[in-house]
Parts: sequence; C-alpha cells; structure tokens
Amino acid sequence: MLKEERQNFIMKQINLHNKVLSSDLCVKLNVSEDTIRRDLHELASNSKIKKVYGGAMSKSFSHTTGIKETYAQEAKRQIAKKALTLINDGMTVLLGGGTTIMEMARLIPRGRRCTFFTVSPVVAMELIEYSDCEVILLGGSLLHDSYIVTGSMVINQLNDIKVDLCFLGTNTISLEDGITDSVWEVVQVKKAMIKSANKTAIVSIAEKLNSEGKMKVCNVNAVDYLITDIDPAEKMLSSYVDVINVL
Amino acid sequence: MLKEERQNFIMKQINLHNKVLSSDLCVKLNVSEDTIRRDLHELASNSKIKKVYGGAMSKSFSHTTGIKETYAQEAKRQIAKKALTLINDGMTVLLGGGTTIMEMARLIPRGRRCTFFTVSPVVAMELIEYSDCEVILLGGSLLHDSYIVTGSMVINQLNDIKVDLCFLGTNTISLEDGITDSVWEVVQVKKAMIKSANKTAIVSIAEKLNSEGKMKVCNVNAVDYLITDIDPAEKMLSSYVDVINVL
DNA sequence: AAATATGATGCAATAAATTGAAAAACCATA
DNA sequence: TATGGTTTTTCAATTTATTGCATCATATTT
Repeated sequence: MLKEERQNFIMKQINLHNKVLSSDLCVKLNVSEDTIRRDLHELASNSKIKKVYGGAMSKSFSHTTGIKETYAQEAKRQIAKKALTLINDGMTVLLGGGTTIMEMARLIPRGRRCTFFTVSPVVAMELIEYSDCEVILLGGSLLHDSYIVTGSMVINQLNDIKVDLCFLGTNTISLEDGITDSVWEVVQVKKAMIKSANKTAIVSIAEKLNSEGKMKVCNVNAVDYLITDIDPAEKMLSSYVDVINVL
Repeated sequence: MLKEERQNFIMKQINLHNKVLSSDLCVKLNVSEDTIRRDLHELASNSKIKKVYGGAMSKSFSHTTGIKETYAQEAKRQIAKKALTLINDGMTVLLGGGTTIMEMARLIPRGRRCTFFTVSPVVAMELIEYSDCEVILLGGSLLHDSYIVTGSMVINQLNDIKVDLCFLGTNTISLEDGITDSVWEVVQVKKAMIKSANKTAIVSIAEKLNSEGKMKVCNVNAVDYLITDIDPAEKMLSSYVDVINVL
C-alpha cells in the first residue's frame, strides 16, 4: 500500500469521524504505530489535521484560531499577564466575556491545571483548545452582541457554584458609580458571578477608568482586585488604591 | 509496444484503480522499472497523474481537502436543506454538534422565528450570528474533541426541556447496531437529547451509512427521520426506508 | 509515586528513485 | 542493405525514501 493511500484513508477517517486513534489505524492499515505517527505528523505539518495525544482530529473545528486583532491588544495582554499571576494549579476560576478575558484565555500556560467556569462560549472554546484545564461552560440564552449566556438558567447555575476567583471585564467603571453596564441581562449575570466567587477581579484597560454606565453591577469596593494595563503607582490610579487592590 | 501505448495503458489503469505500482506495471508491460519510471515522470510533468513513491496516483484522488472547507461540504449542504424543511416558525428545536449540523445552522433562513437549544457552542455562535432565532446554549463540561458540552449538567438541563424536534449528527450508523458513537460522554448526551425530543432526526452523509461504532446510542427505529445527501430511492437506502422515514 | 501508554529519535534494512553511460531499436537516406 | 544520427531502453552505481525496531523521553492514568 502506498503512503499516499494510507494518508488518504486517514484523512477520510478523520473527516468521517472527526477523530482517529493511532492504535486503531495501525491495526486497520496493518503498519506499525511509528508509521502512523509519521503519517499523522506529516499531515499535521501540512495543517490538514490536528494532532492530539493518541491520534489526530479534524481541523475544521478549530474555529476560533483566527488571529483577530482586538482593540488595544497589547494593553490587554499586559492585563492578562498580571491577571494570570492570581491563578494557581487546582483553583476554580470563573471567567466573564470580552476581549480582555479572551487575552487571558489565550495566555494560560500549558500545563496549568485548574477548572474554569465561563459564561462565554468564545472564551470556553479558546480555553479548551489551548489550555489543559477543565472547562465548564454555563448554559443560558445566548446574547447577540456580547456572546455570553444570560437569563435565569445561568443565574441558577451560578447559585449552585462557589469559585475561588472570578474575573470580569467591564464596560464602564468609576469610583463613584462603581462597576456599571448598559445591558440589563449582563448586569444580572455579573451580579450573580460576583456572588458565586470568593474573590473577584475586574480587568479593564486604564482608558475605561472613570467612565459611567447606566446600570450598576456593584461598588468598586465590592470587588477585590482591579487589574489595568498601567502601573498601580500611576496618578490615574491613586484614588483607586485606597479602596481596592490594584495590580 | 510503443511508448504511447504504454502510457495510455498506464493512464487507463490509474483511472480505473486510482493508483498504480511501478512494480506491477513493469511486469504487466514487460519492460524495466526504469522505463515505467520515465513514463510516470513524463505523465506527471504533464500533470496528468501524481507521482508518488512506489508508483503514481490519480490526480483527482489526491485528497486536497481545503483547509477551511469541511469535508463533503456540498453533501452536507444538501442534507441541511432537506432538514430545514422540517423546521417551521414557532417550533422549538434541539441541535447537536458536528459539521453537518453546522451547515444547517448556516442555512437557517433569516426571518425564521423559532427557538434553538444546542449543546454545541460553535453551533450556538453560528445561530446567534446569522439567524433571527432565540438561541439557548446548554451548559456543561466542554469536550475537547467534539466541542460539545457533556456531563450531568447537560443531562439535567435536558431533562427539564421538551422540544418539538431534535437533529443529531452521527459518527457511525448501521441497521444492525443502530446509532453508535465512540465517546461515552457523547453517547449519554445524545440519549438524553433524544429523550427530550418529541421527534428526532439523524443527519448523516451517505458515506457513513453502515459503519459501526463502539457504543450504542439507540436503534435506528428509535428515531423518526434519517436525512442523507442522496435520494431516498437509492439502493443504498432501501433497507432503511422500511424502518425509518428517509428524506 | 509507579505503571502504562504514547511520542520522539537514531539506526539499520529494504525498496525505490536518480543519474550517467552503454546498448538496442528505430528511421531516413544513400 | 548499409550508415549515421536519433530516440528509446537497459544496466549499474549511487542517492534518497520508507519502514520497523530499540531506546529514551514525555504524557496519562492508577
């Protein structure tokens, strides 16, 4: 049997079943596992498939891989790095949605072992694809613009869990008005998220500081950390450091 | 024998069997392997065939599955079109995961107003983006390989709902073994999905028919519709039409 | 932490491709 | 038919490709 035949067969299996095991293939094709592994390696390096431990899987699922530039990505990456210092192995972490949280999800180091709950399918997909953590996606009515789940379903599920740490992005934050948002459903979810967490961190680029939204999520001192892209010693943050842990 | 005759013969063999071995040809044509190799080289440089180590293969057979396109996308689109005829305004529909279901989600006509439940974040994202329907994403532990939510959380949520119609993709299906799958968690979810639905439709490209998996979801006659890309009158489907509604 | 399964790497055996040169076949013309 | 030139085929030596095995590293499970 020609190598190409074999690889075609493998491609077909993957296309049909989304996943193949090397151990299955080497029996079906009657070659050694080494050969299969070499085939998979070759197909993977031609980016036709995605290699996983024990076999390979279809690439057509890798949906989120698109390297989309997000606004102020570098700033958000800075925030993400700081945020990640709060996460240790074995922790249970609740993540919100938004581009800053997405940067966090992207930067979780491989090998970190913890459990993530999230209300954002996008974040969930990123986590499951690029981290080694367990990912639990909460269910609910999916919101158009923000791609997070909302409604009583989520709230109920949140009532049932208690996590070590919750990370929330925010649209608007100020010392006087606290954390605010413009969508009612989102406010409800965020409130419930904070209630489900022992500690909560707000991630926000400095640019958003001192802006005001329409509906209140909570006061600034109701959360435990404020993580921005600038140095905590900056004048802009001086009024915050009194009431909250600023990173 | 003339060179041209030989090459015609080779072409015929390739068209017939999709591949040829140099070693076979040199016996059949009673020439040295060198000659065969030169012929193949010549044919290949006229891009009539694809030369590979040990022989040559048909050009059309070389699986150059577009990196983005899903396998057998056109076939899946056919299925999706048939499937969509079952969905009317006001219905409550439960969707599984997989690329066929994805095609369905893509082809939901704008203006259709119904409620979709799904266990697949990818499908949910597609629906919320391109349809005007309400999308409820069920929550649970996100599975690496198939990108669907699994576990007791989903099962519980499924127990609480009753939908008009459920669409399931499948890995493997045969008359004897029924609907099967190779991942335990997926089997559990599929079972629960079927239980939550008044009627269930299986969508599957004809290519998958009569393949067998490892764990059983249900018998073929436990579902109501089988939707494939080929005509229900085809011989391949004749044994199915007795026990199930084939579209 | 130990046991098991999987992955990577280097090596040797074998099969196949390449190359250059020699032999054979072919072909037009004298 | 003989001849010279051309094309085609074969042969031999060398290089490259493929595969399986042994070994060690890494991942996963118990």
